[in-house]
Amino acid sequence: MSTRPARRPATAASRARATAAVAAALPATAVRSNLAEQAYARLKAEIHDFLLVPGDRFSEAEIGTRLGVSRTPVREALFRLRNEGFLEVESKSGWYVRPIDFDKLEQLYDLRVLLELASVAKLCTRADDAPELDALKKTWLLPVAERLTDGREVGALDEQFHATLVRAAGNAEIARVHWDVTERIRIIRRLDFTRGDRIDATYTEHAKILRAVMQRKLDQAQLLLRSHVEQSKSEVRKITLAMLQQARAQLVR
Amino acid sequence: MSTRPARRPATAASRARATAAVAAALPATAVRSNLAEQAYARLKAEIHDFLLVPGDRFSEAEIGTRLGVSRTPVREALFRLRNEGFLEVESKSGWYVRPIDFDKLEQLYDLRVLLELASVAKLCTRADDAPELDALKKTWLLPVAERLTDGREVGALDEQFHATLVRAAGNAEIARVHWDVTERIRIIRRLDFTRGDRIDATYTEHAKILRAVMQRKLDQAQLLLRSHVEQSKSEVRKITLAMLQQARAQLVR
DNA sequence: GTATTCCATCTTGTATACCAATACGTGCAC
DNA sequence: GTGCACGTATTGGTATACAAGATGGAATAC
Repeated sequence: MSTRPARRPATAASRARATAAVAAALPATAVRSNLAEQAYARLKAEIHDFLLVPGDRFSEAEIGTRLGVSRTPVREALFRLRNEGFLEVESKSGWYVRPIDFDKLEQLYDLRVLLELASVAKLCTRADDAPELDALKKTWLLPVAERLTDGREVGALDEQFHATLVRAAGNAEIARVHWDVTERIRIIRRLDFTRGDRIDATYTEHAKILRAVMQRKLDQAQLLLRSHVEQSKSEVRKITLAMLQQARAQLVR
Repeated sequence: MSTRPARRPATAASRARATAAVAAALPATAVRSNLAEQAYARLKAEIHDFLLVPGDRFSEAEIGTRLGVSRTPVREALFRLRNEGFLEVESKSGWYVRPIDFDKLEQLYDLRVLLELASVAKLCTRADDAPELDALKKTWLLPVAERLTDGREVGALDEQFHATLVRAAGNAEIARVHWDVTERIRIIRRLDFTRGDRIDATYTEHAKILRAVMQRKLDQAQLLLRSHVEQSKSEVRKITLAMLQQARAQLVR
């Protein structure tokens, strides 16, 4: 089996969708005065939003026209996304979005668990609560009535919950690596927040973990955290399988 | 205190040294037909060899002339090195080698310990020895008389020892992160192999760790590994302190 | 002597044009 | 259907140009 994805050019429709969505998201990223940086952020967002789907092929000129910039900043953005594992280039042929590698995702989940367990261990040996945890308490220790229900919002908060736990443990390099992992699993992790019961579960599990950490119950906190992430991992696997079948169906049609 | 390093342009002497050393090292890296890739490898080697020292400032054109390529591949290499934390750019002003951040290095060492301990744990739960360990046995379980003594060689072997342990544990993503850490601490880790007694210690400690893993003595293996790396960490700290004072003395002179 | 201002120069960020090498699709011959 | 030739698209790299802004030093003011 070739590693080369099937030729599937981005459709005019997907391109239109992409342009519209990016225009809406632009104000948030446009603060940086750097065209390459903007192109990078926009392309990454398009990948995470499935506007650029794995296997899509495109050329540098195409992206340049669509984003309204020249090849120079586009190439810079593309190379960066390639180094981060999102894109791949074939010389003299073109660029494409890397296919989802489920083995790699599982390994990233395991790395994530490792980093988060170590962080919790660090937090549980502290005398006082890390100040970073205050924001988490406000977000996750809420009456059920005040919980958010929008999957997208809760998904972003979920990322922040785990990233904050790691950051609070005090090792900035571990936090950086953990954030890289977060960005690389985001594309499928988001699918986990399309179901209401998973959102509820996220709230109750985060609350339990937080309380265990606050009470310095290390073993319990680690057990809860591990099963929380493993659950997400296996849920994601199921959802992604369905997604794959759907994608295949569309191709066959 | 400003984060901006003092202006210290690369001297003509250091540039000459760099060019010569790189020419010698070129055959190893020139296999890749990509100018940007070559530039990247050469610049990274120069940084690791202290031919480009932290604080050195330079321009894209300067590098291009020195390496004999145009700005395009140079910029690609520089941006990649920036993303990896080796360089920094100031708009309209120039590039410089990032100063050594000792706190960050200590955090990287802690991350390294974390990853290696987890890998050893994985290895100790396997029934059979991972095949990757065979090469390690050949290299480290040697009669004293057959040991290598060149610090540079042993340093490279040391990197391989730890990287192989992690790779053998089977998680390629963890191995990738661990290798990134290796590359980022290389600049000071090398200083640890300038002393004969540290080279000897490396041999005996690696042998002990390897034997513990082969006998599935997890606790012992982890204890040995942790103290081995921590030793390296503290040794490096001492050596680097001396190095700093020397660098400061040169500045004051 | 010291502080300030001004100006020439340098550097990045970006655009543009151009070229070589090559991958690819298409149509044609068979 | 199969193989082949050819035109086209695409990356990788070079060169050039220019705007905006940083820098450093000279000239000036005090």
